[in-house]
Amino acid sequence: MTLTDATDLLRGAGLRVTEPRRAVIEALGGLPHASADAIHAKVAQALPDVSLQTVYNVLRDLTGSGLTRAIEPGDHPVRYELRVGDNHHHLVCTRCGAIVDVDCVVGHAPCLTPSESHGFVLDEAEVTFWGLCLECQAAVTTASDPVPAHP
Amino acid sequence: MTLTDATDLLRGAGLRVTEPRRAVIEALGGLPHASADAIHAKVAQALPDVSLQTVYNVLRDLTGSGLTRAIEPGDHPVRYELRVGDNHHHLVCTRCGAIVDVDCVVGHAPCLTPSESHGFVLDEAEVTFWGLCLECQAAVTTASDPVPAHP
DNA sequence: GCCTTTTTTTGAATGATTCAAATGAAAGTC
DNA sequence: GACTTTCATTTGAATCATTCAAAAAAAGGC
Repeated sequence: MTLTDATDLLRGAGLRVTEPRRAVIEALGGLPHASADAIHAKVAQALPDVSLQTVYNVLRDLTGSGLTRAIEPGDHPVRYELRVGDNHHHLVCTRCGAIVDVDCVVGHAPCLTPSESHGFVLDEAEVTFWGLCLECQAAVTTASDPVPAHP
Repeated sequence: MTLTDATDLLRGAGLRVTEPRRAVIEALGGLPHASADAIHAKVAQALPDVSLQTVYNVLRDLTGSGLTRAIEPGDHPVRYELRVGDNHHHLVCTRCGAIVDVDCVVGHAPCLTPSESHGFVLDEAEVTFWGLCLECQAAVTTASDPVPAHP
């Protein structure tokens, strides 16, 4: 994810090109499935004055334009990912909130359609596999361990 | 959902039988996909002294025992449903949070398995169809309407 | 009925996310 | 390149679903 890529993405979406926005996009390039807080920390390495509020604003705008996608891992903070060539799903750890991509089971979009739409106008089918990641499996068998941070 | 049913469910799960717990189960019988707040309101009709905190406690216990299931409709409050014969999915309105059941696309559990588990021990595959319900379609076309309450 | 364990209550705290007003920067125009 | 308008960012505070904690009350086994 180079500077030019981020700029082009923003231009293509009709969004103004600003340093914080480019920085957030670049951060997501290196941190797939990052929370607003994690993105803020990453962005702060290059731009220490960018506020967490700005990161929230940027993520709202990027998501509204379809450049990023929000993932809600249960009761953990929302995670964001660059919406690259779609059609993948997520493995989510119910304990620590870690997220891993998995290829689409079917292989083409839309990979699923409901048997009845009940009048809904649908725009996405989301498949989430809930489970326990390797780290948390180990932690659960051991006596009560703290929940690990997820990178 | 009769009193006896609720009692049996609790006994079967090894949970103590209390008025608030029976009331929550009965409320869920009449209100599928209800939020803690909505359940509290329903329960209060019969038992006005049951606190919202108690409803949260009960829902935590019921969900922990597998009697109910939590659904997280994006940025809306968590909804709960009685876990009846499984294998159905959800249509969720991104605007108002309304939830409708849809039959499983595949028809038998587990209806999906990921192509790779990445070491995760999985316990559930969740399929969510995101869209706009009938009411919200109408509201969006009309000039900015308030978000409707969902029953 | 008594005793222990589990629930409920009450009241306050938490924390991710959002709102609002004021300042600052981007992009189009002359 | 400066001007103007529009949009983004900052700062600080507010929201609200959900959880924590301590004390009082009820459930179930003996």
